[in-house]
Amino acid sequence: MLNDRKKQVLQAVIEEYISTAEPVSSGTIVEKYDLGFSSATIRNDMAELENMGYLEKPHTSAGRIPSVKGYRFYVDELLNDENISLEEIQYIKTQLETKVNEIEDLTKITTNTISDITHYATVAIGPNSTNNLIKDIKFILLGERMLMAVILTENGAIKETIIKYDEDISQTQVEGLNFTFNNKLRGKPLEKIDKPMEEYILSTMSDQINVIKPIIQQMNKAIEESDKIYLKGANNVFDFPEFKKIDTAKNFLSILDTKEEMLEVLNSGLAKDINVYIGEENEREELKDLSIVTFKHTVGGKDLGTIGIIGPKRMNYSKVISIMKYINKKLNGEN
Amino acid sequence: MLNDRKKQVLQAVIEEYISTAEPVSSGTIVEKYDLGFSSATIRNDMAELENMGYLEKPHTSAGRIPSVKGYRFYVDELLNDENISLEEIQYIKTQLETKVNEIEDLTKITTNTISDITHYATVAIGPNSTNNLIKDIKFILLGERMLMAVILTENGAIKETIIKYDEDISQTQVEGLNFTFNNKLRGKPLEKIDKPMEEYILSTMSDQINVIKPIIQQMNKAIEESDKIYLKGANNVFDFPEFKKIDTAKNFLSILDTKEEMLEVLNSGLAKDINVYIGEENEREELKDLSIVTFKHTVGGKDLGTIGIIGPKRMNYSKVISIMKYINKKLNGEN
DNA sequence: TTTAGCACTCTTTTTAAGCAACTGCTAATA
DNA sequence: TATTAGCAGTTGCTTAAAAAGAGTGCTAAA
Repeated sequence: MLNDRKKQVLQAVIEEYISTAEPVSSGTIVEKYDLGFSSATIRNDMAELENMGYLEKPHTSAGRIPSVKGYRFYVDELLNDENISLEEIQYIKTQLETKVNEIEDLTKITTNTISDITHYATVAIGPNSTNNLIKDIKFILLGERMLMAVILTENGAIKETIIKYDEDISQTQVEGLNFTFNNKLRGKPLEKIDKPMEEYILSTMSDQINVIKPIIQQMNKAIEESDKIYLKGANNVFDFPEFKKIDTAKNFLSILDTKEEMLEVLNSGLAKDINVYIGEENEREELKDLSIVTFKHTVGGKDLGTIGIIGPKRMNYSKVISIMKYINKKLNGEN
Repeated sequence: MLNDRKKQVLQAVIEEYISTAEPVSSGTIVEKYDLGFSSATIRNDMAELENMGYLEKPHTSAGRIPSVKGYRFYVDELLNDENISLEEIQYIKTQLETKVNEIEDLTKITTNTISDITHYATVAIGPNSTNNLIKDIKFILLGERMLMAVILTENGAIKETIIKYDEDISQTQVEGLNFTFNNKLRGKPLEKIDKPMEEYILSTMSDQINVIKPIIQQMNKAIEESDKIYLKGANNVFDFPEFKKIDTAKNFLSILDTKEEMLEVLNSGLAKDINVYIGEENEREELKDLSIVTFKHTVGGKDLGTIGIIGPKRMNYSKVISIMKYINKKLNGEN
């Protein structure tokens, strides 16, 4: 379909545009990319690439910018996924070697690392609750009138919450709670305790309604917080010229603020480890001018959730994907 | 010093400027504020107020804007601190009645409420560690190789952290830890465990170095997180015309991102409950164009930390201070 | 097939002119 | 003496017009 030179021209235009954010002219290509042809030839190729839908022209006297189709071809066919410097490799290594006791810290570190290197806004969410089974629930008396509930999951996540009472709780009661809750919930997905389940638990310990009601309430609150999103590097938008108009920046930041939106986007990923959504490929209207790369990260087969990078369509796909691939390798102990 | 009419004019100019962000002309004062004098008279007063340093002129053909001295006089002498609507009172009441089990939730709710009503960026930090004494430390086995440490403070704060081991921990060891750590740290301020204290603890349980070292490390990490700042409403900057230039907005958001800066500002408050820093009254260069109102909040004499509101110099001091005063009353059970 | 060259198009920058917003002052008024 | 009407003078803002700049597309030649 595209001959070699056209591919080269397309690649050059895209990479130049990614780095400058300015429409690319035939002259620029000749100057900066050593293709060995004159600007007139490049011009002809660019005109054809435009006809074929890979490039666009903001107006007659401007250069070309890539279309979504252009970016897509670039990502699928032209992309070099080893675009990562020695310093960056070293930095990632150091970061990932930090010792973590809580699995969520690992997600935060990974997210921070990606954002630090790419400068794009990076969001993380925990694993889908159906992939995250309850392994153990522990109730602990912190005082006579204060209880702590700790939920451990198979994936290694730990949720804890505090419940306060107006009357004393006995150690015997606590043991009853430990038994009942584990009995009912162990092995189940980490999801909110629904009404039927609540009734079921209450029926077992019907003399303890006053103790159990607040527990369920607080546990649900803690579980709900599990799908809190973690966000890093949002303010870096200001580094990108496409966000130099205050409304664009505002809009971008407000998208990141809407948890539901982000959850949906991150969870909608296909089975692949890495998914790329370019501009209008995103279903949501608000994301039409942005690109998103998502990355499901796992350690030893355990789902740790999804990390997403959000930036301008002119995102440095090559670097972003290289880094994700490298981190994935590192997380799974390869060298 | 200032006669009544000049005070009225000053107040009118400041309040008009606070609500419009536009330089205020003598004509506007006559139109909107019923002072009973002609624009020429107002003009004369404004000229004198300018000579005295209370007002400034961006240029000849513009109206006047308040100077720092003007705002200061307004805050100290002219301010009405009951500028709060019935709806707002109702909203605050509802919010503050939410049942909280963890004291930090109360701080978050308070911070959110203030930000929701004022639309200014609002930050919160926990109490100064010297005001926050350790009441109890509990170690809990979560599995054979996982320990949870919970620190309770007199103020009602709860910090918990996880420690993982490569070998089994026995219940006997846990009891030893409970005894030793409480023995050494109970009643002490919630501060990082320093080297001498670490040595001291280790000397008591010299056979358990491998168990204790990671505990201290993790506890210090948890304690360090205590002075994490909580931030709400930062993106509301975009609502204020003074931040319509992208650089101003960027600068503002990056100030909020620097934890150290915020800590210093919030902790530097005087003994008063409410402190107001207007523009150049702030020591830090980056804050010269902003105003900050800090609010030390306590419940029943217990220090819960400091909340700060950050916005343009043209902040609605009246509303901000009214709200803080009202919340303070509510938190302490007055009606 | 490739290229030099140039007319043409469209945007951006610059310049100038006219307009609008206020003030400060003068002289009149209560 | 305090207040006010009226108007000249300043300054920034808006609009219009002109000039400059950046690239393309096409033609004709190599």
